[in-house]
Amino acid sequence: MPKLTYTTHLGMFDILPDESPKWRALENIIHEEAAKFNFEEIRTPILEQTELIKRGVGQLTDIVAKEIFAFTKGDSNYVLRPELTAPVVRSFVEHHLDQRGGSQKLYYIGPMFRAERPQKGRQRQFHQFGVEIIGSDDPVADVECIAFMMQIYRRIGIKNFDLKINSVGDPESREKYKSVLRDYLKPNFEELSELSQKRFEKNPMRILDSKEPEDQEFIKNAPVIRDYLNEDSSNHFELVCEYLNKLEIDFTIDPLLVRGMDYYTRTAFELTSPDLGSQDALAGGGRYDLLVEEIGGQPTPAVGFAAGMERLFIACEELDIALAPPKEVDVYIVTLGGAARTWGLTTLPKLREHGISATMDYLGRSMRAQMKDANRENANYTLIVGDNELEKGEFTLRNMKESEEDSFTLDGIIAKLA
RNA sequence: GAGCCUGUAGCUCAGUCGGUUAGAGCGCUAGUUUGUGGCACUAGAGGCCGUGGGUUCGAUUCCCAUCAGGCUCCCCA
Repeated sequence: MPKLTYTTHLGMFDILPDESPKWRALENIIHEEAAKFNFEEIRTPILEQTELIKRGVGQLTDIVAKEIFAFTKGDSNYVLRPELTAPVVRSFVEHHLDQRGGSQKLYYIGPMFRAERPQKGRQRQFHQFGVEIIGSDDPVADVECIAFMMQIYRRIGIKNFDLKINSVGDPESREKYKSVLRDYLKPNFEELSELSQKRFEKNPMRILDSKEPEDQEFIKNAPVIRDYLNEDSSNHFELVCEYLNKLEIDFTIDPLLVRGMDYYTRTAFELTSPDLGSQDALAGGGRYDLLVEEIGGQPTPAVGFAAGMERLFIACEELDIALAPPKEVDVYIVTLGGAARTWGLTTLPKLREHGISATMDYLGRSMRAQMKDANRENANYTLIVGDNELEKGEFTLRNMKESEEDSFTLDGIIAKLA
């Protein structure tokens, strides 16, 4: 390969013209479905204060410990956002969105950045869409959030997935459970994996998430958090499950589901797909009732999820789902000679004015080459203009799909195609 | 941070058991039709065979290093 001087950074990708239609198609679906759910879009800066992410996501998480892109400029510490829950909550607090009344039903689409080793389904710049419902502790909010997530995949036609849910409890339940879990693991502490040993004190629940073979035996028989939930959290979880059943959303309760961010409380859920390979999470989320206060707002319950767009595309490819139709243009004006070329250039806006997409050759090519180009551009019609047509005021309109052509005045063509 | 794998035309890949001008398919340009696309045929453009060093009379081919990329672990979307 001839050496390129400038390339994208590792794990970062251009979305090229052949790819961009499917991105737009997905974005359109998200916007449309969000509108049906009455979610409102929020857009926040790519850069946030480093401290926000550290506080919001958690100092001990892998994301903060080793995956953030951060730099200092002047007196400010900047970080490329690794996720959007903390920034959205920051915005909610900063702009007093609670004053709009009710609960805020927000959604977002955009790029995130994590400094990980890239692999299939994992890039350094990647894209998520997601929802944050801030201001409600009702299980209805949890379930609407999940329902929205599922609706996106249902509409696209991805059906082959597994929705897992769990409750990670409220602080009171969790402290109780953590000590039970430590007591359970303690006799075998030395046999746990190195990583699990590190997590034992500060975050023993993450041990449940371990994939280390030596941990599995202990995880299998570990006490289950559901048995230690207090009444409120237990009722909350029961209701979430009940509502999901009522909505006929299939799920499995996974007592080992523990999510990576520190801010989760009560409901946690994850959508995985067997079509993705190693990085199999399509989307994940949960409730974070303490985060708003942590970031400096009034105590405010909230729930949300984030979904990976690249991973959704991988699943689409595996399932042969085309999100966007092939490109096409209504009219390609083929010109012969200088007068015709000028006519073509001035006719383009007249067609476009009537909502007809139109283009022509920019390279002064032969008619044959223009026809080939029209074919490549997937033109529905070619409008062929030479001296004959200019004289008569009637132009040849060729239907490229049917391979038939006829003569029309320009008004006739516009009437036919508009 | 660790493991495995790969670097030959725009893309996907052959190939040289080390030896004069490095190949295919697709794509691109043009022609066969100086007013007509998709099919076909013909021609053309496009590669210091990732980079540096070593072995050798000779390296794209062997060895070492380096850079880049991919997959996997970890973790997450």
